[in-house]
Amino acid sequence: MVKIKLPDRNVLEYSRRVRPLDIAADIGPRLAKATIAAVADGQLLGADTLLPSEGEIEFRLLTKKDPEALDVMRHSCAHVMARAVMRLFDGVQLAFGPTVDNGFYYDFYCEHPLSDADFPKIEAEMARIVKEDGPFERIEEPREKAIQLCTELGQTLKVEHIQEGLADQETVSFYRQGEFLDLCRGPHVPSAGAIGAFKLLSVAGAYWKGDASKQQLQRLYGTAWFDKKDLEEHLQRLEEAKRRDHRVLGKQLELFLIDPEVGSGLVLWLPKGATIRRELEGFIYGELIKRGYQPVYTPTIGRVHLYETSGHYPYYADSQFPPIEMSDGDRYLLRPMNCPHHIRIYQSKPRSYRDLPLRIAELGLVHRFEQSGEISGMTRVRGFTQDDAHIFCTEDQVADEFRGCLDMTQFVLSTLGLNDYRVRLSFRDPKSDKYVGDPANWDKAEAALESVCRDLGLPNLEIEVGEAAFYGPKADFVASDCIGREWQLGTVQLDYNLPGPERFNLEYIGPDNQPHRPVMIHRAPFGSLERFTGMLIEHFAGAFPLWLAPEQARVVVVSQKFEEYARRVEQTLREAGLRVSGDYRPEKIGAKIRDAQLALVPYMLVIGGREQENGTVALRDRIDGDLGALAVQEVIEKLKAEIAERKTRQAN
RNA sequence: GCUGCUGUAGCUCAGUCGGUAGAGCGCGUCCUUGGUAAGGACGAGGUCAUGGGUCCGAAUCCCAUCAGCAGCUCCA
Repeated sequence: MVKIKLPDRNVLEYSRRVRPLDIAADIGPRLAKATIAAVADGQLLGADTLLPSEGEIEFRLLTKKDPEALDVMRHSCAHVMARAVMRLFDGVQLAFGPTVDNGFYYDFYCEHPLSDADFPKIEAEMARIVKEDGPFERIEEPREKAIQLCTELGQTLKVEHIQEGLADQETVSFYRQGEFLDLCRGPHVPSAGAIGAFKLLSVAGAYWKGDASKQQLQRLYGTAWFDKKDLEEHLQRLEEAKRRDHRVLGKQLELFLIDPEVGSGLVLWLPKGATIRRELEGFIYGELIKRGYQPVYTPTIGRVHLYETSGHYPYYADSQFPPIEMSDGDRYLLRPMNCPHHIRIYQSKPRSYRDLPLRIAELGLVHRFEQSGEISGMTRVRGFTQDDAHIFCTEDQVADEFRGCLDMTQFVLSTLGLNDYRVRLSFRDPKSDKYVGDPANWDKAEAALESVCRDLGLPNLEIEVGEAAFYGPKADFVASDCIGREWQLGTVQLDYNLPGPERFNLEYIGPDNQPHRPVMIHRAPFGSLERFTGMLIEHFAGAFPLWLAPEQARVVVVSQKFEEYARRVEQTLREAGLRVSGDYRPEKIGAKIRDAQLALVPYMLVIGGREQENGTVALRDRIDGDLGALAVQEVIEKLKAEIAERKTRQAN
């Protein structure tokens, strides 16, 4: 006798082994038809999986309305896609076909190089399979039989996987759908007809089991939804992301440039982008100073010996620009990080516990030779400016310093309208021996970091054991932009390595008049100005809030007759510290407004006969439109107030 | 770095079977002087990414290099 406990607290009892589908049918025929899969004691099952005949089971049926069902359906859709590809092309070797956020992919080897030109054909074949509505049948086989089966099917990757990846399994499961048989854990939808609207999105390379030394495969990405409407909304979201792409907007709005003649992954900030950056820098420095950081400036190169001491050279030799060899044999490295320079500042004189915490900050330009395939726009580059600072403090000060870093990050992100972010705490794996420093210090530090995060009531706090750097625990900031995409921004890292005797051997004199070792905190809460600006471009879709806008206001004249007065107005605003330009072309007013609108200028100052006569301007808001006539001084005050407040209005 | 795709005017892109280069926007000049998202006319702009090759002839076909895009792998 098995007791099936349903979510509505009803309990069904069976004396035989039943399938979720049988249970659904006992509840009602409509439910049976709608059932996609089930969850039994937290485990996702196919609708035709036999349940045990004994015990109690917390049981839940999944229909289209349940998010887990969508995942099951996408997995089935991946199978249908693979089946379609096998029907269309010869010699297909199946690898893996899992689901991912919003979709799925399938990796396979196929001699025919797939391109998006093949998509309509594959989609048509998939549609045919869905229409045929063939059932997904689960088959369990002992390992030996399964290996034989896959060998017969010529699926050598699957054979390898059973032999290596599934070596500990007694039996393995297959799913059959017509002529298509695939090694798969499942579950799947009952039949292909349950698959809703789908679309293939892209094709890319992938390696067998993610290992670059192994076989290169082709990966087909697709998305699937129960409703056509959901699919369309998803495709629209992808379009929206494309429209906001900082690489496109950066070119369109003349914010930055990447020139092959200068080098791949090296950003040239154009005047408008540089203006945004200067505002951000001013804002960040202002906060740092308020919070007791001291600015320093240090060079972008240093002697290789310095990086040998830090241990980063030659460990990261592959991802650094090679050293510069001098005629006297000295060698210099383009710095890949700022910490060694800051450490030398710490070491420039004896330090007392009274000096701690010492916080030194620099927007430090560093260079790393990222792999060519890794480079993208402003977000993955070879030269970037970290909003870096190093805090040298005592063990006891770690928690407060960490709290300060979180607090500053929170403040700056919220100023930019990024209120949705999470912190990922990475701790060591106590079983591993790859970590440096005293385990007792680690325990203390990890507990301190966690309690700070709990105190601050951070939502979505995650703790990842085994993800810490070898030299200390760290916290990473992941912010969501206004369309819900996540950006890994910066990091706060405790460091027991660089201050240690093997490295720089840092000291301070304690109250006991004895030398002690400080703890070092590396923190770059926004990562880099390049990456952060790239993210902001996408977050605001190029329409920056007034305080950041490269062009804050544009004077537009109704006719050239009013140019003289308008130029005086423009100059008055400029002298008041506003970034203003004037459009005096012999164009119609509608055209000038349209151009300013498309250039995402926050305010337009429309000037015609009436304004000239009254000494006013007609203010036009990019978002709200015509605000009517105002005295020039009123406009200046209004804009300056909005700037001082660092107000963010609707992102787009 | 690997796999696939792409590279044509400042920008977005078209260019058939290999026969010697096109559009829209932008830009310039002139006309128009206007009231809140496109006034009109004319004009200038290209070593078809770079370097080789095949061919009577290459933007077009082949190879290499560089760069970009989608992924994969890596990331102090």
